[in-house]
Amino acid sequence: MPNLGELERSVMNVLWDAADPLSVREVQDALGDRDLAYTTVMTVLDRLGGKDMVDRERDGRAFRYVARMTRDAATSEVLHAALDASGDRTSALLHFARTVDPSEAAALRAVLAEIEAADDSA
Amino acid sequence: MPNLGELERSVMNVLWDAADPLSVREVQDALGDRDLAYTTVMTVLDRLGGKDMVDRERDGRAFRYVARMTRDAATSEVLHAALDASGDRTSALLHFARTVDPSEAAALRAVLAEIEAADDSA
DNA sequence: ACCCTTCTCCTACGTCGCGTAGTAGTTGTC
DNA sequence: GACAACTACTACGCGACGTAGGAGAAGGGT
Repeated sequence: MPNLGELERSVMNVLWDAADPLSVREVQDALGDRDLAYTTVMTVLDRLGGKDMVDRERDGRAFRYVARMTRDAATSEVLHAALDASGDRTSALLHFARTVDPSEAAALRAVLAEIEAADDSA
Repeated sequence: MPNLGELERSVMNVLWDAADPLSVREVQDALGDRDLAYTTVMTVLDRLGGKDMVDRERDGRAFRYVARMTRDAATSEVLHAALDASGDRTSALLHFARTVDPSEAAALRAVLAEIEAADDSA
């Protein structure tokens, strides 16, 4: 996932919060506090399409836009990319693990144990 | 940590690989394959200073530059920032955990167990 | 004492990403 | 057929970044 600008990220958040495909107008409305021109929202949606972040499907005269991946998947890609950029994924990851807060560490242990169990049974 | 450009990142990698503070000239030499002007390297080092990525200390007439944090710590900061940007840190983190490869998962389990043990004994 | 080399500081320029939006053209609806 | 909504294309300003030049200070050799 390429890096997103601030508005681009806001738009993605709108799409992620919606689950269903949204029209430009609906995205614009959801961004109500910013009072953006219709075309501004279109441009951003278009650029997000260029970055493969959203798909669009025709709905009568208009298009509806939908996120291509979930919010968590997108974040996960960013994490993987950061690790790759670091040169030594494992080393960076271990440092990171030591800096997560206890509740996050506990959640991580749980999910890692779950994966391990699934692997063993396979 | 602010986002770094490509050259900025290369310079950081040189500093991280060096451990000891380096002069502009030494950084330039380490970037030998790119054949950059001395002042280009200086500018980048200067900008990295503005981003609090490097410190400099005087060494006679010249300055020597050193990374303010380790490579792993810097990567870790990026990971935390990405999680914060995601809105739901834990959810994103759990998704991520399910996508790391088995050897990384094992390493993570080990370090998380270590932390847990340390916490228990405290 | 003077010039050359080496550094630093300041300034600059081109490009690109992104926020922002206008205009023109198309198409469905009444 | 006219109006409203929608899309496509184009554009502009700004800030980040890669890149570098010129001016000025300062040490070293002869």
